[in-house]
Amino acid sequence: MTRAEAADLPDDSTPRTPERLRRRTSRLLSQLTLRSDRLINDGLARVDARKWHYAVLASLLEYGPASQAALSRRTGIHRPDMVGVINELVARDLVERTPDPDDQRRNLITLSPRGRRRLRRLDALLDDLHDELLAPLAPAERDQLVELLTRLLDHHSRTP
Amino acid sequence: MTRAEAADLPDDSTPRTPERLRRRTSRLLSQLTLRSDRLINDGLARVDARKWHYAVLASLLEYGPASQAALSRRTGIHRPDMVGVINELVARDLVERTPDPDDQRRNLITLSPRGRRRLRRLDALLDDLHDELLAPLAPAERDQLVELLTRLLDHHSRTP
DNA sequence: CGTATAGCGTTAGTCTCACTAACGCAATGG
DNA sequence: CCATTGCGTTAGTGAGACTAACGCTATACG
Repeated sequence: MTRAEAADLPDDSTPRTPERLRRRTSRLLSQLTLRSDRLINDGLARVDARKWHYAVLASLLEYGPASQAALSRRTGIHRPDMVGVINELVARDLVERTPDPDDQRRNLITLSPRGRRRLRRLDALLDDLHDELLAPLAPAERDQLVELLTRLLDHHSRTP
Repeated sequence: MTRAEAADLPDDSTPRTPERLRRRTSRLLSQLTLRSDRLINDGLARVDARKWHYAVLASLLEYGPASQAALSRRTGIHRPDMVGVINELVARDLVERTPDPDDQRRNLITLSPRGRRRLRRLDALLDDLHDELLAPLAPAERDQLVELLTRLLDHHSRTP
């Protein structure tokens, strides 16, 4: 009840987000993802990489050479966008693009030795960046978050 | 070891995402947010609303009439984009835009009775949509998710 | 066999978002 | 009184997800 004058002004210096908004999971997700994406993209940009590079390189290491369409399906990158991503990777000598002898419609994308080294580098960098992203959480909490998010994503991927 | 022929083909019919990718929190976040945003936006679009409408209406109900700049700060909507949002709300009679008598630079945005009803409607709709979004999670897990996300968002909002 | 269907890589273009720059104007503080 | 700051507004940028359509090739089917 004291300081009535100050109470007149809405607390605009610290413009609190309405509770309704703060609590909505969808908003938490999009706000946090905005910051997460920025963190990851900036970090990768500093070493002339993009997250799509990582996705493709990881996919190639784990499953071996593949067509652009298969990579597209595995990474979630759309087929039209994959063209540009592969171009960038080829330009950096991280990947080779050769016609598939067994199917002339396809290009076979192969991981180069340099690409393999690059992937290791990016993995280390991403570990650091995620440490920064998840800084406020204890290890067990990080696992829990991953588990919850995975369950949700799986659910909404099965039934689009 | 049986069915050696089938083993030759990479399992392309179910194009598994590489483990490295699946585990990365940043990827889980952006993939899930993509789906979450789609769910929410589509749901709101069906009643001719957008999530910014909700944010502004909620902010007005909770803190009373405010300038566009204040609303911008509270909701996270950028000032240039706020102009259009208010225009849409005015066009739908959910909000009134009047010059602030105390400060001629400002417009005072006021919630209309119709806007108040609209907010209740949107709140109910969002409850349903979030039920769909969080379907695979038990109530306690939903709370836990909200708690973890809030901690992360707070951390990355304090220190941009 | 031959023809329809489907998959491939690619080009082009759309739409939505978050964001920046800069303007004319009004208020405030040294 | 003038410099600075804040306001609403217009315009425009850049990235990301996505669609349409094309020419080509492989496969399935009648």
